Amino acid sequence: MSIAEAPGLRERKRIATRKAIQRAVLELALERGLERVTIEEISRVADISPRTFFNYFVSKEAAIVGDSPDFIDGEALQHFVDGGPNGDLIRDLGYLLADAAERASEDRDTQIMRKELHSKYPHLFALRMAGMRVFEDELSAVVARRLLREDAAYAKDQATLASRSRLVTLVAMGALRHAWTCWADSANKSGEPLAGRMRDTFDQLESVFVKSRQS
Amino acid sequence: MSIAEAPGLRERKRIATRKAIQRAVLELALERGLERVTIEEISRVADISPRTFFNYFVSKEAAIVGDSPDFIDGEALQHFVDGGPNGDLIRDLGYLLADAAERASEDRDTQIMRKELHSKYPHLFALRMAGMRVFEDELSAVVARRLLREDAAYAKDQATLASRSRLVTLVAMGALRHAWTCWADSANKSGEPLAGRMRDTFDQLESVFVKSRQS
DNA sequence: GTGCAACATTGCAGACTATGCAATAATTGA
DNA sequence: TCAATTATTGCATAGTCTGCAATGTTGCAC
Repeated sequence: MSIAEAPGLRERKRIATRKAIQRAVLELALERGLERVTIEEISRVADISPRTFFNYFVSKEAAIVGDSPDFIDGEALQHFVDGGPNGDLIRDLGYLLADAAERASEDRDTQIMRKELHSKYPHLFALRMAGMRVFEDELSAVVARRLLREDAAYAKDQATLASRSRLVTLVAMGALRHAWTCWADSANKSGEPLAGRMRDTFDQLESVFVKSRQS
Repeated sequence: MSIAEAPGLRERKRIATRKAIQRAVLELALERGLERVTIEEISRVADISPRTFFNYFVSKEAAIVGDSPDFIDGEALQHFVDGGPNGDLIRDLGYLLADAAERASEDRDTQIMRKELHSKYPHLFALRMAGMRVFEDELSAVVARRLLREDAAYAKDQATLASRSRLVTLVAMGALRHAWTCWADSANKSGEPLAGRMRDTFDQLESVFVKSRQS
């Protein structure tokens, strides 16, 4: 929306190259194991020079883990800021994330290959989380907007607002990890939707917190 | 306790070398920036051969981020499993972690240098989180023990128990991240204790979850 | 469509990382 | 003291990653 209507040749080529590299590295890594894949091979398969590889990714691993999600916008975001689908902060945040996950679709194959590699090499998974830092910051800002809506008193204390938003965000990221691992561990019936898992996880989250108090 | 009463010369040397390397890399990285430090220099300062460096750490970064915490045991653990200090699952878990943080003391300097580097190079911080995987698994097992105590019905459904434990653990790790960043961002009055921050964070956590429901 | 500015790709050189292997040295325990 | 075990080291080698300068492509104004 906010960006280019017509991407233009240059941009289209760039995206194509990026995808070609990602495909290449995923296929090779699945076929013969991550450590037995070299940049040279990847480049050969993706039909670029080794030097070009590094114009796109800083490492093999970076090419595998995939890009961090785009910034969330649109009406789901506004809905969240205005008091979310359920009126429960964390859960609403989870639903917002699930929503974003549904939207951000890649090739089904790419997604599945990635998933496979993630459960085979857990450190990749960790790397992926590591790469979400900027996304986390964006999310944190969104949470801050909602908190401010819920309680205008936060306006007087920016530090507390920031801290609180970040706490909520990081807890949500923890839940997100849970959803991911559940999804990755689940039998590979191709259909299994990630977004559904996410909603499940965030629903459970509520009961985890409430339960101990009741008993 | 369970391990060696008297470490023996070999073991003591090993630990000394390990610390020497960590000191060396921390000092050098602070002094001239992470990317301008080579293994060769580190080895020179730590007084070992470059080859030996790799017998201790797989990379510069690994030497910087420090070891992941030892397994938690002792009476605090038992107390947690039996219904924890407050009777609130997540909060109790936080207190358990804070407890462990208090115990696991390193040189004050080392700790401060690490902290400095962590805020200077956020990807190191992420790396540290990534290195906590096995610790997370241990923690998850501990949480499972407590859940089973609270509700014996879990015994019938190991899958749910495992999933639930993992969810709680990952959420707690999120909160832990929050505590860490607060601590790292705080002005460097040397005294500021990490454990205190952790307890703060986990106390807030409760209100985050409850608040939205009340309003 | 010509031409120029902006950007992308490539090859090459060079520094650094990382691992296997075999020789050497230190520690352990009997 | 001796043999077993474990640690350190140097060397060789494969691979990663970056800067730079040359060459190719695309975008855009005219």
